[in-house]
Amino acid sequence: MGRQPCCDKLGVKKGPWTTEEDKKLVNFILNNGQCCWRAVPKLAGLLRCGKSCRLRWTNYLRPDLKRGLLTEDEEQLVIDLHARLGNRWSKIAGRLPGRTDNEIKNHWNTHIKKKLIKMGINPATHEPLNKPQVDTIETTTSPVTGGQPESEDTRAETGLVVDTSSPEENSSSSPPENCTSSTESRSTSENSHNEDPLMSMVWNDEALLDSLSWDFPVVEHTYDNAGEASSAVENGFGWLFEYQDFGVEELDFGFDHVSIDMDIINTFEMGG
DNA sequence: AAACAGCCCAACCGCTATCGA
DNA sequence: GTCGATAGCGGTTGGGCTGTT
Repeated sequence: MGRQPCCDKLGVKKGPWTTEEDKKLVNFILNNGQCCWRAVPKLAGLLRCGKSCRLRWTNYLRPDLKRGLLTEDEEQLVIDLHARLGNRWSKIAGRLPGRTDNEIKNHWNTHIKKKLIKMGINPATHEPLNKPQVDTIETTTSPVTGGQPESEDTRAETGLVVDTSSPEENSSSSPPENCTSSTESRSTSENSHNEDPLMSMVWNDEALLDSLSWDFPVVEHTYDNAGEASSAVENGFGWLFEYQDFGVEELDFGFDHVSIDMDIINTFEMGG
């Protein structure tokens, strides 16, 4: 039997989005909020399926998105989180404000994976590539293979050892000081996360800790609604300026309007 | 300058989780 | 408890871009 694909209807457009479509979608969501995605295309006057609209919004049009390459800090954070969470990109993305799961996934597959391989690390297991495969049981339960995330205990047992002193790597990508092995960053993260704002945010994240059932003290988010809002506005203006391509002035929101709509956006971000 | 190869990323596909009737 | 609808997630793909020969 199976469910009907959502995009197989006649007249439903696929492929790259046009600026006109973007404009319609942004307009609609800023004015009406994210309601049921299935209804969005119809209400917004788009010949797209709701799924496509949601993807376009979350991956490209959201005002709080950061654009551009991941910073080295962010990259290191992704590596660290991947070691813990596996290919759960949405969870990882949740720890990097302004980044999408798709973006991180792409970055992982195109940059980080190669980087790790070059460093002699298996990107799937975060273990040295030359390590004999005696731990089959562990690998079969690794996050990458669809199993549960490795527990901290398991991680500690596997004891990742990564040679980051490779001159090749150092010359090619100039890793920052904190670009140490996953093991190192993990083993020291409890001490060092106070220094790294990104790591600090991650380590302080209640949800992450809950999901992993780690035995760490639970601290509240280091960024609150106001932080979110300011970040959204910060990035929001840049984002708005990007819309000059199709004439931001044509949109139904001006900056005054945006200041109101940012509340809506923040509500979205808070899951409202 | 043209051809080719590799890279990058937006978008799609299919599956699972969740929720309500 | 079951079933269908919907949202969300992760894997994959295709086309444009960039670098190399």
